[in-house]
Amino acid sequence: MGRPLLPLISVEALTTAALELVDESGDFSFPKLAKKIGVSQSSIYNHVSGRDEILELLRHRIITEEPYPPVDHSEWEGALRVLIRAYRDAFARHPRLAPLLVLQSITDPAVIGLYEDLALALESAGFSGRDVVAAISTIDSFALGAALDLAAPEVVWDPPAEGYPTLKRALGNAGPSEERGGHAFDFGLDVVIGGLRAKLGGQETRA
Amino acid sequence: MGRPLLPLISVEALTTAALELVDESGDFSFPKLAKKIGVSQSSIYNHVSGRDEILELLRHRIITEEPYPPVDHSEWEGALRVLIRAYRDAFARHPRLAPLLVLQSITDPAVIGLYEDLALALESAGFSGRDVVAAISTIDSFALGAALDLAAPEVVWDPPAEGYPTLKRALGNAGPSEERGGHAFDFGLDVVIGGLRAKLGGQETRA
DNA sequence: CGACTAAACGAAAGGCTTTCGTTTTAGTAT
DNA sequence: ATACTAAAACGAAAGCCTTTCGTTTAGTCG
Repeated sequence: MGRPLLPLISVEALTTAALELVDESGDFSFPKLAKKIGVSQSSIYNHVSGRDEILELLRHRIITEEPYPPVDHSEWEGALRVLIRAYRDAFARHPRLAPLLVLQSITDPAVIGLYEDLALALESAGFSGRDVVAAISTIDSFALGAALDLAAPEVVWDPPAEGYPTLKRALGNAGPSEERGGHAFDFGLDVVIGGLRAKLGGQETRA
Repeated sequence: MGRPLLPLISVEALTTAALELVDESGDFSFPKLAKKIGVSQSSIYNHVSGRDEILELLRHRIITEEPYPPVDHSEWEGALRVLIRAYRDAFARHPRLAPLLVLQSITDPAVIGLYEDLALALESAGFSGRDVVAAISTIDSFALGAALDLAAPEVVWDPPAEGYPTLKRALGNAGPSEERGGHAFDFGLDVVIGGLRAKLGGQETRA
């Protein structure tokens, strides 16, 4: 075929197609991506370096497709709530993407910017030294876990027929899975914020 | 070759070999598994139903290889600390397994038993109704996130050369990655326990 | 006009999981 | 003992996947 008059592939179109595949099927592959755009697999490598770059493009896309409002750093609790919720909502819109990003280094500037805002909020709250990274890790674990929960199979815990009465009762009280995820996130967000506040209370004047 | 006088494969040996491969390379495959045991790929299917079953066997193995001490349900904070730490330590011994288990339903009775203990501890703390599952989810997110952190690339956040001063300063204070992970887990465990205590309204026993 | 780059293509290498049919052995029932 | 069934090995192959390579054609800059 040779080079076409107008490019058939763009990074934008590639990202859009890959995200649609992930939303539909939980994954994407070069054969399916190529078929969706109407080109051959190998042509894709003229625009991106490989699978990992597409994954990082997807991370950028979901974070930036719905920008979070400017954070007010004079109120650290509110700031943290906005940031954590923005992160979680990005994955809530595309739950099946979360498992694919777990192993990747985060390099996208827009996403790094979100972590910069997190670090600022934590410093303004009063954390310093290595506690800042520890707090970021805690928040990150919680947000990522909540995102993974949205992608998890409908039954995360599948106890055997006999025994485990307390867990089964708790699961019975949980309600439908969508509502369960929402409530669990709100609950967990309160726990994390409250726990951070308690940490500050206990060590107010420490350097 | 036909059926051998003594079986060449056992579920135990399969699990051990798969875990070694995961520890060494971050994944396992049927060809590598077969080569390690000295059999052919297809023979493995005479002992397990497929890849997913092996993953669940691995989950069982790492949780049971170092049993946690009996929990004292009269002290919910201590009980939770023991359980969460047991979960995290299991993955700390095999960090690269965590990403592989993210998508799987949990069916193994020993692991379900750990969640039963979690549910008991939370009820004895005073949680009820759907808050029990919400609290389990929060704890699960945190523990899984901490486990994933151990498997993450040495640089989780890789900011561009320009900008992001607060995040970069925080990362500079974090110290070597192994110590960072340990401190972040201790910090996060305090946050989660403290946040749960705050949710209860502070009417429980004082520390 | 010539050289170089960009962007498409097909083919192929080398991975992976799983299925299928075949062969040999073990256990069991008549 | 003889047959029958189940267990456990094998090789081959189907059907996925990512990535590389060489080839072809179109645009661009001297």
